[in-house]
Amino acid sequence: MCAISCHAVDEKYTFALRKIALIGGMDDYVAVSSRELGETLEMSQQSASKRILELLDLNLIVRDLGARKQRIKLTPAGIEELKKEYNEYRRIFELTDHITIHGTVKDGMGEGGYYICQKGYMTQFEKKLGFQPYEGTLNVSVDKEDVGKLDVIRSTAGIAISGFTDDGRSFGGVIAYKAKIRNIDCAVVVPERSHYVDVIEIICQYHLRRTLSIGTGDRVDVRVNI
Amino acid sequence: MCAISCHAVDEKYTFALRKIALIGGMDDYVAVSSRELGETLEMSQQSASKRILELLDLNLIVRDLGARKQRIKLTPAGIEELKKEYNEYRRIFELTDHITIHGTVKDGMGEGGYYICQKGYMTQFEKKLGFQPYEGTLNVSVDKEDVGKLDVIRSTAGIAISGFTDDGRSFGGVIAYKAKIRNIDCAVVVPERSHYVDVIEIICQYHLRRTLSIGTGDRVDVRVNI
DNA sequence: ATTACTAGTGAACGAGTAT
DNA sequence: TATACTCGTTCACTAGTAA
Repeated sequence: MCAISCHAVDEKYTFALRKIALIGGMDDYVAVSSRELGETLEMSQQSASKRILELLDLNLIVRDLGARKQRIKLTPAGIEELKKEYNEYRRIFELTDHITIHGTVKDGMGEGGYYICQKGYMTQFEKKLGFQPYEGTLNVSVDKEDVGKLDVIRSTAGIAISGFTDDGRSFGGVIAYKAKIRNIDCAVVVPERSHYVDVIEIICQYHLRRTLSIGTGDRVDVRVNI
Repeated sequence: MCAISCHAVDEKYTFALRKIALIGGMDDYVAVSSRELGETLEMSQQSASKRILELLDLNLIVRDLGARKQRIKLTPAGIEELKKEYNEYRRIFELTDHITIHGTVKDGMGEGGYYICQKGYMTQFEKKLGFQPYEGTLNVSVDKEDVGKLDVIRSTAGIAISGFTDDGRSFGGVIAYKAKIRNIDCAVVVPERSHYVDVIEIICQYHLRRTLSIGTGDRVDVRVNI
């Protein structure tokens, strides 16, 4: 889960990171003096200066110390820390018992579809999901704004489908999340590994395209239970 | 904006509130000993006990100090503090330059429609929005899960439309946010005062129901610029 | 078991100042 | 102007312990 350090970053650091992000330090370098940062953090110039040095030391920000004013920017690690807190808030405020993913039906059965239809997976789906899946997945391209919701879903337990080896070929574990599309029971399946995908694969007892009369390019709302 | 205190609540308190919310302290009382809380907050039992007393003193939580174990719950003020931070994160992660509000077309022209069509507003709309609005608003009932996005939109500047007095009757200021529905320019208008609504009113140069062939109950995505 | 008081310690902070 | 060092104070934390 965490390559270098497993300890959570102290709250005072994420607080500073958040304020830096709010003034634009996520996308690019932002010019901010230690005095200005001190004002937003409600502390002295000296303490803000120290905080910047600490954040640099923790590799949470990088700095371009110019002649007049320093410019700082969050590192990927710094952004990751903020994302963790953001996801905690999403779990607090967004999650009743489901998350709705908005997206568009995507072409054909992707690469994933081939894997998912392996017998080693299918028998587990039937046992753990309570329905025998139609052989084939519906691929939904997730709206850009909803891609972050996948992180939140992934942070919940889900239904573990074990990996297996068949004919000398190894298939990794996947996680299934029970879901509904237009009130029809289905499940979103994601590989145990792999991150940052914007396409989800959905399995269902029925042939979803036929049953719901949907085709490539149509918009769908996937209601995922959590 | 803030009735009692205008100072931001210290980070260490929102940190504790967040962790309490995560173990279920938002909806109802949750049983948690000071030792357990200390573990989640990464501090001693004694410090956690003190933190609880401080949060009680700040009216951010309430407690039911039973014989065996205390049970604590966030107060509305405590939830409000968390919401502030949540909205900061939304501004960081969700906002590129727009927010999409999902909703359903609602019946008729609500009460608000009458106000909005006053000449005192209409002339300002024309000048500040760049189009002469059709006389009438489209009411959209916002999906429950998207109601929070309205807070985020409200936290941005928008286009201020001043209040006025006409025929002895006073009309309050409203704020307009430029938006698009299916690529047609429009604007979401909200009263300067008032909070927690789940219906938004949309003005547009055209009669939206006719132009887009939409009617009551149809789903629409409103893309609001921020 | 709990919760929470008191006392002692160390870290975080700001003022002054060097660069 | 900047940033950032040293140093003295304060205050938040923990340990021990009472209730």
